[in-house]
Amino acid sequence: MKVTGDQALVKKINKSIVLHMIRKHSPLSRARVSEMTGLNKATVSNLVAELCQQELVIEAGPGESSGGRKPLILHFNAMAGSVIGIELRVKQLTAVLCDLGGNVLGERDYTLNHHDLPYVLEEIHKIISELMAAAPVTPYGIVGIGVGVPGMVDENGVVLFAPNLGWEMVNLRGLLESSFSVPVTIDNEANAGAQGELNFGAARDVRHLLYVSAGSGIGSGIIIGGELYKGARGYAGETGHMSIEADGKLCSCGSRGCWELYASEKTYDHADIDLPARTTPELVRYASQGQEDALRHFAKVGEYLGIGITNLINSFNPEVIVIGGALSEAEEWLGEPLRKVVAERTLPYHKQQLEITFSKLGSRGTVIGAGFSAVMHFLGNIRVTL
Amino acid sequence: MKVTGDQALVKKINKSIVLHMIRKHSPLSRARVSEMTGLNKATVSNLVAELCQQELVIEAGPGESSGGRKPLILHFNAMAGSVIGIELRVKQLTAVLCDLGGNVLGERDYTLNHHDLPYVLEEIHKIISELMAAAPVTPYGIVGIGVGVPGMVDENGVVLFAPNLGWEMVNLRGLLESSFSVPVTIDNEANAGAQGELNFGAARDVRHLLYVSAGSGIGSGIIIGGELYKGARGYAGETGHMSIEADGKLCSCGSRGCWELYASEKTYDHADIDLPARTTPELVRYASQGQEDALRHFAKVGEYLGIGITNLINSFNPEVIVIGGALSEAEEWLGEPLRKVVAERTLPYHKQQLEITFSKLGSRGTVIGAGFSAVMHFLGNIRVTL
DNA sequence: AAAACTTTGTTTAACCAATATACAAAGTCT
DNA sequence: AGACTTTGTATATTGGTTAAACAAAGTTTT
Repeated sequence: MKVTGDQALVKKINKSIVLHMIRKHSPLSRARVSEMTGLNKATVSNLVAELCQQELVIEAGPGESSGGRKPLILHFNAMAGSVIGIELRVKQLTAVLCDLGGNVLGERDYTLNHHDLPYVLEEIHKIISELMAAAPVTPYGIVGIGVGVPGMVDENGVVLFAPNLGWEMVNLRGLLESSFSVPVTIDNEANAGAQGELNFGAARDVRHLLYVSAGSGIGSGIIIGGELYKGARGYAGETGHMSIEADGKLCSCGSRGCWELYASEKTYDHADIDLPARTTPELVRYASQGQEDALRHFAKVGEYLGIGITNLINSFNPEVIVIGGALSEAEEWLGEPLRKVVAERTLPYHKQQLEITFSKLGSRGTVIGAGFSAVMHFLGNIRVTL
Repeated sequence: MKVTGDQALVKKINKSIVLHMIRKHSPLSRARVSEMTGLNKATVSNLVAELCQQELVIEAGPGESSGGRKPLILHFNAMAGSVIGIELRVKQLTAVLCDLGGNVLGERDYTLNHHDLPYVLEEIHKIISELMAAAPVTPYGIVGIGVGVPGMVDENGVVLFAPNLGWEMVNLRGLLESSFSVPVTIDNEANAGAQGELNFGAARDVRHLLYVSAGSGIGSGIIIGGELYKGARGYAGETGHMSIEADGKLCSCGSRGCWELYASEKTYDHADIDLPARTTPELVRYASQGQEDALRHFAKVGEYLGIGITNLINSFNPEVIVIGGALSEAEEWLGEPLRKVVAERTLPYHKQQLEITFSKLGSRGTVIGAGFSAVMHFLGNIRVTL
């Protein structure tokens, strides 16, 4: 959004800078904040005083002196409020209660039997209510709910299309906000996962991150310059339907040779391949026992993951690639073929500073990331671009 | 870049808002600017006074009254300075002299015999010097030089890799700036083209644009929210090396099945196809005479263009797609197969508001866009994001 | 044609946030 | 004990936006 400038804006900008500096780098003294931000000491003092009054920052007594007066240590008050992060999956509904620092305070897990909107909504209501009841008493209480959804989401929190749920044009944010009277953020599942790994997982403070969520389909979360890149209308990263075989298998989307037909759990559905099981956890068990078919299949999936990832590298050139989603459990067998294909297919230039890792937060990355979206919505984040 | 806020910043922001409002929507009165920006009338008056003194805005006498005092009409002063836009192609060097409004004041065209850096630099020097000599006398003179290059460019104007020129790590900006003592902007050729079409061509003021430049290779310029999306380090859009056939033809980049092997002028290089000629202009001539091989080949290229474009639609979902580059001359024969493939392969959801057109500026889109980059660099464009 | 109303643009005073500077407080080092 | 350092606060200044009043120059109504 484009805004005009006045003094209130200046204050907002600087307060936001100070708050997030403390949030990310605490413990910190006022003097250090002044140095790091470039803001005047007096300005920092004023803003910190306000943040303390708002209970977003707390003073934790004196720290170590380095040859002068002892600094007063400031902390971000992660317990000023809490958020609920939710991940909606095909067969499962997971939710966590987090503080503002992303620390998990409580967790719930439901099984979903089908995807009728009223039923799913009821389950979401239940899981939220339970966690709300379990929330600690804090100055701000529950400050937001963040939901990660397997599908395209627009900037208004409307689920435009979620093929695996059979949803179309569901105003999820509206529905939940009117029920709970709390700000709700809806994110694509891959975007939520990317935020989780960026802030609390395998890719902390990386500037340019590509998070590939491989599960029942494939979606990507793209972080550019430390910020989530949502694209035109909030749904960049629908990479599962990138065609990697122009005349390949027919996909439900109408196209042919879509990436996710070759590199996701969708590969299990073909009747013509030999597999000892048709779910990732089971296949992982077989693979760890050395079962040939499972090993071969994971190797193949790894290669195809590498082909799609190469395409994305050519478009986005990230510093780090994190692979998440259900298939990340098979890291042991996917990793090598994947890296090999990427090494073969990318320009030498790309190889220099490219790290490919698997999710560190595992299945919790998405819920935590979804919750973090709600945290950021509560705290705000205003920036100036030259 | 992240900056802290103070009053100087506020002024910069507001002045930038006022300037670009007048640039885009003149003629305009101070009162209208105040309404449209939300800034106070006094603020607008002050800023306009400064802009007039800087000769970036000129007062053009009274306009029509609508029941009160006549407004004083303001114009953006496109003749406050001029820029040089350059396009570097494999066999050609094109340059234009533009005013700040993108109006072409002069034009030059050189043929390039090879791509040795010293030689090309010398030719660039010559073409710039000629146009500089032809520049009209303006308050600011030549305020910048913008160059469009067929390759990856980083944020410092270094050409990282330009396969068709055989260049690697060429600090083009540094070289030109030290010669001419004028700010130089270096852009990928597709990004320059996208800017040209966005501001002066087929996609004026579109919010989300995908510009596909199909010539000796393929590159894409991506406009998100009205602004060029440069990606992580300035080279998003290297889409020519997106693999659309996992086990397809071997590409010079090391990968297989790269899009540009199937949908650019590179297709002419295969000895095993029957073609009456091996350059686009010649093939266009044959096609217009109904030559079978030429027609068949363009149809095939159109289909493959459609396949890659579908992949990009799935990732970026633009409102408008503009196809530029040398191959856009073959619009007549590419258009139908391309649109057909896209219609078949995209989700129904995408088809609603998607327009596919060919470049309106033709070969001049890129030079004009490159020049426009220099204009924007001169005028500045500061924004606040919430 | 005079009076009333409208619209445009400027002037004035008030406000407010950041800043430089001085200063107070609380430590370390010699 | 005295000199120096570092932290954090108080004070006066600066400079930009703003609301409100005002001046200027129209049109519309009576």
